[in-house]
Amino acid sequence: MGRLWLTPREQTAWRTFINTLPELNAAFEADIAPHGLTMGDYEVLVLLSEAAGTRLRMCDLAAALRLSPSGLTRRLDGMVRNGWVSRVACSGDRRVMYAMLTTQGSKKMESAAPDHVASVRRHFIQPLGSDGINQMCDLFGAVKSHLEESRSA
Amino acid sequence: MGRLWLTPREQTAWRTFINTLPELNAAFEADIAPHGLTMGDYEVLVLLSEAAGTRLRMCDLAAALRLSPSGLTRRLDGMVRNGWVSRVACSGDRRVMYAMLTTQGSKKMESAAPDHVASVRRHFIQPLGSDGINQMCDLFGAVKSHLEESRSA
DNA sequence: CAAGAATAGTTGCGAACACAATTAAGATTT
DNA sequence: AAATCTTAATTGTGTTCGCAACTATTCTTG
Repeated sequence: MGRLWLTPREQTAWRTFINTLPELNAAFEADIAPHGLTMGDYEVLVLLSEAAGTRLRMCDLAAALRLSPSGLTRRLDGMVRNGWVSRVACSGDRRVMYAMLTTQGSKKMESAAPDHVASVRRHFIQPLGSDGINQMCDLFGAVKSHLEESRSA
Repeated sequence: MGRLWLTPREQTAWRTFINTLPELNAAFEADIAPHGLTMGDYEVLVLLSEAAGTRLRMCDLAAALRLSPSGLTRRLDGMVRNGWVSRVACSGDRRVMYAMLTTQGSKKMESAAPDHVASVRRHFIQPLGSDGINQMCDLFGAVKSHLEESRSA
């Protein structure tokens, strides 16, 4: 249980996992880059497109992206310059700024999404196979809920 | 096969996976931070400690870390300042600089390693369970070899 | 309702890193 | 052996992002 080192099998699982992640990430970045997007930009577009009124408060968006407030401010700066997002003041609470998807941003998302989905299929879903999909749900579900328990403890 | 969207099951697998990663990463960073290390620093120490003569050529180290040459130069700058690593010229090839673990760096690694292993156990190995370990080997082995095939094609 | 606490967002600053250009040294070709 | 190509590392520059400080608003509490 509380062994000091990992067993060979555990080592393999761990090292395969952490060695694969950066390459997987690079593959997704490379596949979305032809659209002039980073994965970070794309995530913003997805979240806004799914939100009511295609807008989110900065603080909610930052939390969803796990980005610091200042990090989000600057990411949005770029996306506003590109015309994909606009800043909209909130009439009810004047501290709040909404990040809102523009028509251009919406079009950009719709043109990029099929390629991104194909990318996820090709690099992630297909290699797993249908059994692997189910296993992946269970495995990372377990890791995630364990993390959440740790945090609340 | 070449469907446009993901099935609900695939969505769950994918979203659980990408939502868990940043939190898992943050947990490892938080656990190593009390040693005054980032995970990046720790990876350097591990690679050097496993290398023959506790030293590696800059270019080999950069490749192993998937870091650009300049990125490694600057990461080592910090580690040299901290006394964990020293730069050693190579007599056989005077273009080459070795990054070499110092005694201090070796001690730092040995003091941090048990905590890091415990961290990996707690956040990754334990939640998976022993079946999960084997599944993880297979799943990421498949993803990784698929990525390698893509690259060579 | 006035004073302090909490919340939302931006800005200054610094750390980490990638890309391009540069320097230096080996390897190859003729 | 000279010219060229390749490899190794560093430095200049720009981007991205976090932390701390600041401003502006709203909420809370005596």
